[in-house]
Amino acid sequence: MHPDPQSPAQRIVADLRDDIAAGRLPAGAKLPSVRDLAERYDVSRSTASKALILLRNEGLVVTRHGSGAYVREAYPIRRLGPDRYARHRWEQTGVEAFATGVPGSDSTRQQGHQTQDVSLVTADEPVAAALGVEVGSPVYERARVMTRDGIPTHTMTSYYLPAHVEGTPLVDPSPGIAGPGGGFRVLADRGLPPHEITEDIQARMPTAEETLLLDLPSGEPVVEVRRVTRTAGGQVVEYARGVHAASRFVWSYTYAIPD
Amino acid sequence: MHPDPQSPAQRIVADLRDDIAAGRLPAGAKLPSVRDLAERYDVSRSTASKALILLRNEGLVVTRHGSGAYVREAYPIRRLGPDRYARHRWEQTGVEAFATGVPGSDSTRQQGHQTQDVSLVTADEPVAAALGVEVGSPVYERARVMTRDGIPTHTMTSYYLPAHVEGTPLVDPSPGIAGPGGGFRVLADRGLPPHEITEDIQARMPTAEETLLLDLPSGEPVVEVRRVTRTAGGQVVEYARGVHAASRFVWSYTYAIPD
DNA sequence: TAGTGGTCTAGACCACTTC
DNA sequence: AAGTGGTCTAGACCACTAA
Repeated sequence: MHPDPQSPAQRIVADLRDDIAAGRLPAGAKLPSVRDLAERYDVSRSTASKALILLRNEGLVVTRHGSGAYVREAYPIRRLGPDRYARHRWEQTGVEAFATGVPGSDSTRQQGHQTQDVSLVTADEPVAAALGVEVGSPVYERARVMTRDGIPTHTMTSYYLPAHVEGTPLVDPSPGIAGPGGGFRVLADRGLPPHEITEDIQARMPTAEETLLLDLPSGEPVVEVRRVTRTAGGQVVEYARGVHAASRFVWSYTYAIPD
Repeated sequence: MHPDPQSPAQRIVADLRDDIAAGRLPAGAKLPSVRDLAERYDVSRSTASKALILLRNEGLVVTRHGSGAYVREAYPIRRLGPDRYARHRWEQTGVEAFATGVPGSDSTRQQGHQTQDVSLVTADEPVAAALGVEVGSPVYERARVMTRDGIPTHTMTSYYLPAHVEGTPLVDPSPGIAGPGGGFRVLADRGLPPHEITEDIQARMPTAEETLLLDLPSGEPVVEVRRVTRTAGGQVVEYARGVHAASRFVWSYTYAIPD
């Protein structure tokens, strides 16, 4: 595989990796320039540049074109557990329950925000299977991109049966409905209160599209979450797919050991 | 970022990606050689080679040095849910319960296997915090590498308090103890039956070490799982860390929506 | 404007696989 | 021996950033 146990590029990578691990290059610190490295290690600029690419692919370094390469900052990590779906977050009586995240309350806006895009689409295979309809059946798609401090963190796209949401504010996209939990609230109002959730979690590298949409640094994996929401009667009322920038989330589950 | 909306390398990547998505290049199919691509697209070999590297980093392609580049085969994906810890899998009366995975029963050996390495170490910060001891305290470490069909799939390293496992077969490493579930069984025998689990799940790119250990293809992320196991009384009896090749697993959790 | 990372070339050489 | 991917060089040029 390698001409040497330590090829020139690998030597640079190893050295810089050590510097980062030892704290000699703390988070945010600027790395030596490509031309610097090339001279120091007596290699071509291409080789020095490749070393940075390798570090970037490991997620240790981010490069800013025209500016330099920097040790990657650790983002605050959000912990996702069942609590984020808790009933008290969406089961409220007033219409004002939807006011969270609405334009106007600037404090909440700067923290987290989401776009929303509702349309009637035809069900693909996973959606059809989850909602129990034929492939190609019409379903409502509610696509959102969540941002935090102006930076996109994840997408979440929900699918509903038309019979469940037709005529509700969910499919009549007004700005007020965009608040988190709005979906569950609407289903509950329709007599279909969500009761049980199954989440499937899987990590992979992003598609080219996702890299653009989430503005992912090269070498950042994504976590795909697929969620099926059911009523107490076992009726499926929502299927959702989300794609999360991996470095910003940890999922946490607590459960009793089954028999 | 790009000299062109579509740089030469990106054009090759896009074309090959389309061929793969459309099934013109099915899983396992051999891609055109670097020299082929260079000639077809009228680019240098370096550029054609870079295109393959990009596809590899996306996880779409694997390269075999000296042989060629191939569309990556989809591995069978194992679904991990709470059931894998189910009581009936480890709560048995005979000592022969440990026989699973023991040398001799070849059918089970070829499916899945694990190495084991037990030693007394000093607790680092996360281990100490989880087990409720001081950093630097002695704890038993039980490190395993799991393989499937001869290919490593994940590591799992458990930590125990010496008072809980001293004198048990867990820390007297004999071949027979290596069966999965052996740890829970031993704790139960000691009067500390596991009852509740908290799992934290996070994805990231592998370290250089993990890439070697798990024989990861370039561009494959890993999922790190941290597990805390408690008795019905809330006493922590095990802390474990695992690193999984992301493409081989999906985690699945079902739970009632909390209030 | 000077310095930075990113891409590309044309060619050399190496390591590995396959026949 | 022929064909493959992998690495590297020396240099060119481009695009972006910051003073």
